[in-house]
Amino acid sequence: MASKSAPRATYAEIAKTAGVSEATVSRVLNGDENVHPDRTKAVNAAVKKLGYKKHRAASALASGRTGLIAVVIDDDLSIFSDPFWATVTSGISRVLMENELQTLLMVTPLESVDGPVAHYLMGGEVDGAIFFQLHKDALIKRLRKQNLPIVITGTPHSRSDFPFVDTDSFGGALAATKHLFSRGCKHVGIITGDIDTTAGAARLDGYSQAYRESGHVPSKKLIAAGDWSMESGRAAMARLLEKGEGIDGVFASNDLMAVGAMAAIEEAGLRVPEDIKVIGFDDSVVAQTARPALTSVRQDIVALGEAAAELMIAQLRGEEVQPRILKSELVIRETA
Amino acid sequence: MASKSAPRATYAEIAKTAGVSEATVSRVLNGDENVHPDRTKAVNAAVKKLGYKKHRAASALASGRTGLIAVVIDDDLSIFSDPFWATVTSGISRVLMENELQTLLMVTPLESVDGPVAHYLMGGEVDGAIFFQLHKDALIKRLRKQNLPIVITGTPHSRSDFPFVDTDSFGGALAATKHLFSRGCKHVGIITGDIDTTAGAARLDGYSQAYRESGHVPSKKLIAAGDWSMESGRAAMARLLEKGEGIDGVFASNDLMAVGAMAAIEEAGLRVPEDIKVIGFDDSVVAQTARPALTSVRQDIVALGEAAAELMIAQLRGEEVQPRILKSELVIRETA
DNA sequence: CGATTGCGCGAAACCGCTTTCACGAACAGG
DNA sequence: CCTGTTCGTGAAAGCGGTTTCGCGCAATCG
Repeated sequence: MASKSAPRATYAEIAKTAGVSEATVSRVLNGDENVHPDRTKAVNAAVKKLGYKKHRAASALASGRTGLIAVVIDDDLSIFSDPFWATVTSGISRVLMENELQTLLMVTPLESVDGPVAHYLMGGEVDGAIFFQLHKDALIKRLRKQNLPIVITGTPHSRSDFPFVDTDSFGGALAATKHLFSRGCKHVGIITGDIDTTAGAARLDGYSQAYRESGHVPSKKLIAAGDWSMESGRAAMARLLEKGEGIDGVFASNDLMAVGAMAAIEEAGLRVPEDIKVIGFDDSVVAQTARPALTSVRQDIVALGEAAAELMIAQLRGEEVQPRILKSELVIRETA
Repeated sequence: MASKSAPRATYAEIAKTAGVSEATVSRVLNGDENVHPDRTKAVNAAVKKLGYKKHRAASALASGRTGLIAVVIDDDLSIFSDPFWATVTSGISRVLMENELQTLLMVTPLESVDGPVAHYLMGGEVDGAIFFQLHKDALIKRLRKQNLPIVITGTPHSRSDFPFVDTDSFGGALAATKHLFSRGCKHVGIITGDIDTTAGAARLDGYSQAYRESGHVPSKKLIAAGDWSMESGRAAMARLLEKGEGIDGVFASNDLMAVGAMAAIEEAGLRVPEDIKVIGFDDSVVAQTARPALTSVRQDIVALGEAAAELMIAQLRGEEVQPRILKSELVIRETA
């Protein structure tokens, strides 16, 4: 129950000291063009003099616009082990703030997204919503039908026309795999992420494409499935080694699995990068702390968040928006 | 400009279908005791039947309570390398949501905290604010003077009476150092974090206390300063080794520096844990991915966030609150 | 048994901003 | 010189809850 000490200024006072009506004050403060310059100046002067700050709730009530953008994040995944979303969110928040919008954080288990969260989002409590991948497309469709501006961070599952932003997983995997070939690897394996996710599939596609473009012959024995976790990377690598295809390079679909793979390689008595070269994806802290330091595909995560926010703002302005795919970049360290 | 399709129910309709006045509807919905059970039932029935959901903006305007809690985070530090705050925030968000409060995320450079952010917070746009350590106490004092409920995550610099939540850095460092002694180490060093931070100082204190409690003799040569970064850990360890005190154990004030220290030890041709045992602090992903896996002091980070939220809620209820220090726990892996 | 107290409830004012509507002035066209 | 527009502006009606105020009635008191 914070009792305000400074009795906040209102339109009434501004109107009086500027010698205009409240309606005009509103027009000036909302950028209406059709106001005489003199009055505009008067209003602005009064605003400054009184240290006026618009009352959000009142504004929201009257206009129906809350100035709030929800960022919806699934809480059982990634969050606790991956700084990824935090970084994206910071990018989002910055851009939104610059545009006078606030970031409303909703960390929620996926199941309840359909319940309370959906209810909340559809209740007009926010002006738009930014989802982190993995959210059910069904809900998102419903929201769009309500005309709620939506942006998806990461590629949506279904090939719908949702506005989304994503890193170029395909291109990153392609570059990583090619790099391994160029370093002299003959038998390059891949440890995939969850293939049901778009990112997992795209990274596998990039790997395959690299094989196609090189003169090398791919073998199904060089493909092992992981689930993004370190442990799954270790297990997948162990399988790859067992198959005895003479593997001498491996692209892991994320850094965690790459680190797992490195552990498996060492356990098998082999050396990285002398015997087997390794490349990860994400360029997370883990890539930097690993020994030897992990070569990895970097995505500009902050930029991803900024792009998401920009797409949202464009929609708020009523513009048509296109999905945005951000370039990724290979960061070469010691493992390849 | 989302045009709502379902023309949201209002008090007017509820009042009509329940056969009471709007005032009574409000009373029921806000938990006023002095309403006849029959009417309460009638109102609740009407609410359910109409699928009513309170309009936040309207409620905020009339009551002065926004239902929004700001989480203020400094953006140049930690965020990009440490999942720590993300995890805390998820804990905060969950608890707040359960209490019908929303999390407003403000990621901002420290300097601008005094400007726009302060302005925003003092403008009554939020019901309370949770800060992540490192924020200037001056601002926070001003906010408290305004009666804005505040919680600090991490220990505040000055010894004021701010409500805060923190992990028991002292106890964790104490336990870690003692553990090293119990493993047979005779000369245990410490790599400190930034000593100007409360956490950095407390961890050093814990280390010193362990020395005092054991029969061992401390030496200033066993203390090396770091700044929380991996590189600083590596450099500090190198210095420690040079001094030739026969160091055989080291407590690093966070995991990143511990990993750096391990690298330095290896570079010196020594082995972990055979020659030198290492313990970190935080139990982050890095501790798990390191090889050998890093023994570390775990803080329950989600719990930290939950505690912060609970402290906030208590204040909102007008209760007096005490700082909360959460126990830490030693997770023993391979390095000690 | 009249006077007092307390409880449950509705009427209505109000929170601060937005937006519609209509009006007067300035201007263009005939 | 008289209509038809256009443009800038103010009055006022909301937006959807919350809260104060006072009324009627039943319980309590002297």
